[in-house]
Amino acid sequence: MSSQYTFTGQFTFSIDSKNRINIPAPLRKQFSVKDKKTFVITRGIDQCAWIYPINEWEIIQTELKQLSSLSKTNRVFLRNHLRHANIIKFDSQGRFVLPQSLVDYTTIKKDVTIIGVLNKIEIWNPNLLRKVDQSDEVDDQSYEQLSERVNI
Amino acid sequence: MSSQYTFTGQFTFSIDSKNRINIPAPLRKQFSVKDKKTFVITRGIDQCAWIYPINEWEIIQTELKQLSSLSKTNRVFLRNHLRHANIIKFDSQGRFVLPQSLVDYTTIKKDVTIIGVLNKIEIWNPNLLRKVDQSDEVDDQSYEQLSERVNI
DNA sequence: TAACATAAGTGGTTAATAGTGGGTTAAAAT
DNA sequence: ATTTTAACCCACTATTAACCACTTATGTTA
Repeated sequence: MSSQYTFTGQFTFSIDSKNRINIPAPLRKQFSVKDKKTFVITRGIDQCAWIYPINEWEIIQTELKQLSSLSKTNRVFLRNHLRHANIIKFDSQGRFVLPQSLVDYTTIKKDVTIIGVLNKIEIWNPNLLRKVDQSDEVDDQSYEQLSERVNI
Repeated sequence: MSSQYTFTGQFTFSIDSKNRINIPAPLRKQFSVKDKKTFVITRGIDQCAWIYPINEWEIIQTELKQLSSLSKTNRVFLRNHLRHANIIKFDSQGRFVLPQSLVDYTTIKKDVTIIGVLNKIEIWNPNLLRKVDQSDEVDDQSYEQLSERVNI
């Protein structure tokens, strides 16, 4: 079964003196009643933070369990993906506290860019994202290959 | 299954001080009852905006969900496609608000050209479209290639 | 074809929501 | 016991969305 979440869009918000970040209303509205206010935040593979609604996270965990720890890649990935996973709630204003370890990892200072990517939400330092945009130009060949699989 | 939408025609409308654009009645009438008033607007490949009825977008989304974020190409592709996608409703007058990021991207000032292209609607700055019309003359060879796939 | 009726396009005002900032109290950690 | 952290509450401002109103175009009927 595929995800019930379809986060999209980009937003520029700010982090306050208490490390609180607001979740953009269009994204917040998608949190189901059951998962209300609860989600998991962890390190992204890129230098950003990933937010999953709690029941999405449970699906991810099921998939992660399939990975054998005999592979070094798997071990490293699992370790880094799980050790920084925090269960978080947002307050009555729709904000959450970004854990210090993720403030450091993402190098977020004042401004925050928030991007909806289907079943997860990415939290970026805007300056860093700009750099990534420039350097991560995916070569045409990769896109050509993708185009054979995705028809948009 | 092919699309239920067959948007056609060109219209010249205007954007108002609140960045509202009217959807031409002939196009608006095609929005089904279920999708009433809801659609997705995003960056086109050219310097225009693309509008998809929400259920057209869901077809695209289903394909995007197949892509694993463990692949870097996929991550960049997903992020860059989804970050500019806005879920939008039009008001009781049949207008919608063009997000600021797309106002910038399309360089739309006052006049707006709206074109129906089968399953999507394109939103252009008329001046820009004129330039593209002149420079984008498709060479004969490309048409030859197309002819192998499309029978018109 | 003239008059009327209806729909379409445009403009503005008001009410509701969203984003941000800060303070107070309760819980937790040192 | 003291300091730090986290939850909760209140408040202000800016933005957005809902509502109302007017003008122009289109179409219909006498």
